[in-house]
Order: sequence, then C-alpha cells, then structure tokens
Amino acid sequence: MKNSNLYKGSIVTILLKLLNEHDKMYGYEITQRVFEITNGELKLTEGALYPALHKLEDQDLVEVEIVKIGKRIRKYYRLTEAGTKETVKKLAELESYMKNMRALINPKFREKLH
Amino acid sequence: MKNSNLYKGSIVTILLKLLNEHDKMYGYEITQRVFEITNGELKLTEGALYPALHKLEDQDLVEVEIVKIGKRIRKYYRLTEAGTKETVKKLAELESYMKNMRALINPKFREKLH
DNA sequence: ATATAATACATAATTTATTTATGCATTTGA
DNA sequence: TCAAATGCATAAATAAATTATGTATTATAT
Repeated sequence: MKNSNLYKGSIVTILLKLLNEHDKMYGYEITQRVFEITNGELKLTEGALYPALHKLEDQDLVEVEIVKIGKRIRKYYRLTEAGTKETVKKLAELESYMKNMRALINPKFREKLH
Repeated sequence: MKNSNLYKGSIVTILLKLLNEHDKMYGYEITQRVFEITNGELKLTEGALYPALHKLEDQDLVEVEIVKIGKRIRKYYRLTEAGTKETVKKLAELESYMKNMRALINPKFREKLH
C-alpha cells in the first residue's frame, strides 16, 4: 500500500492517541487497529512503527511490558504520565493543523481573529 | 517560528490549492497569504517554499512568468492543466487524510463500510 | 540622512522521518 | 504441508524540511 505524503509526521500522534484510549497495546495490534479504523486506507509499516515506538520509549513517553505468548513475545506499550501530557499536546496540534488546512483549502472556513 | 511536524507533506497541497484559487501568484505572496489565512500559525520558510515551487515547475504542474517590478524580479506561478488535475487529486487525498485522522482520534467518527 | 525592516529571489548542508528491503521465528488455517 | 498471519527487528536509501546563509532592492521610521 502506498500511503499519502500527508501522513508523514502523524505517526506519533496516532500512536499516542491509541495508547491513550486502550491503556496498553502491542505493535502488531496497533497496525491492525489503524488498518481497521481507516477501513484499510492507512497501513502502518513496521519500518515506521517500531522505530517510532522505540523513540517514544527513549523519551519516556511510554513504558514497555514484555509478555510471552507461547514461545513468541509481545511488547505491550503503555503511556507514562509524561506520555499522557504529550498526547494532549499532540491532539491540540492536530486540531490546529486541521483547522488551518481547512481554512487554506476552503475560503468559507477563513476567519479573522477579532 | 516552529511549525508542527504535521505540516510535513502538506506544502504541495497548499501551493496547488492557492494557485488554483488565485490564478497566478509569486512566492513571497504565497508565504504572506498562508500566514494571513492561518492567523500567523503557519509560516512557510523560503527553504521549503522555493524548492517546492521549482519541483512543481520541473513536473510541469505550474508554469512561470517573470515580471520586473522596478529593478526587482517576481516569478509568477500559474497552474498548468496537469497542475489543475493534480490539485483535485491532492485535495481528495487531504480530505481522506482528515477523515481518517478524525476517526483515529475520535471514536465517534468511526464507521464501518456497509 | 540613515538604519532597519520588508520585499524577493536563491541554494547548500544538515537533519529527520519514512520507505523499502530485509531478517528471523512461531502459530494458525486452508 | 504450505502459505498466511503473527510478532518482533534493523539497515540503507530516499525525500522533505530546517537551518543557515547569500544577494539585492525598496519602503519606512527615526
């Protein structure tokens, strides 16, 4: 699948929001949820997903719990407190982005500050 | 100004839409319009803008008219036919992106395909 | 008069995120 | 029993944007 260029820069927001909603999730599960929610329109690739999760971990925005399922491992990710704060920030940024893009593409949505 | 990561990948869409609306514009003018429309929240930098315009020109999505204003030059950009088609495509991609992001961040916006 | 800000273009080096291409191993289902 | 799905991972290459410059003209404020 070829995702649109527009998703560049959105992965962290998506990850944080899903973790905020689900309490704990593992990587593969996240790719599936994203695929479902977007009706197959967005496919997170592993090459983007895992480095992004690792970076969130390095930044202490998520913490990891390793669980063995038979002989296979799962790494569950859970938001830290800092991660929850960052989620709020990222969601506000997304709202701002969408408002501005809406104004840029639709003159009817333009409004001056009073 | 520090723009959000989310704008990465959106510049071409913004340029095409503004050119679609204004018939012809020059670079500096575009930065000003974007700044105004977003109430100062998005500042296109020259380092992003000019290479993007040059790339659109290489792809024959825009054509250029050079105008001298006194001793200074302006390069007006205008959509080609291919550029107009590409604009439609990019706007559809943006709508799809926003729909999917909306669904990802707000469970109420999720809907299964019938 | 003169300095500063605004107008107007440009590019090169660096950074960063993502894509593409792999790799390995286990488990499920056809 | 073979393919697909599950589940992790990383490395090289690509592409977009940031940061840092550069040049020159014109307008404005002191």
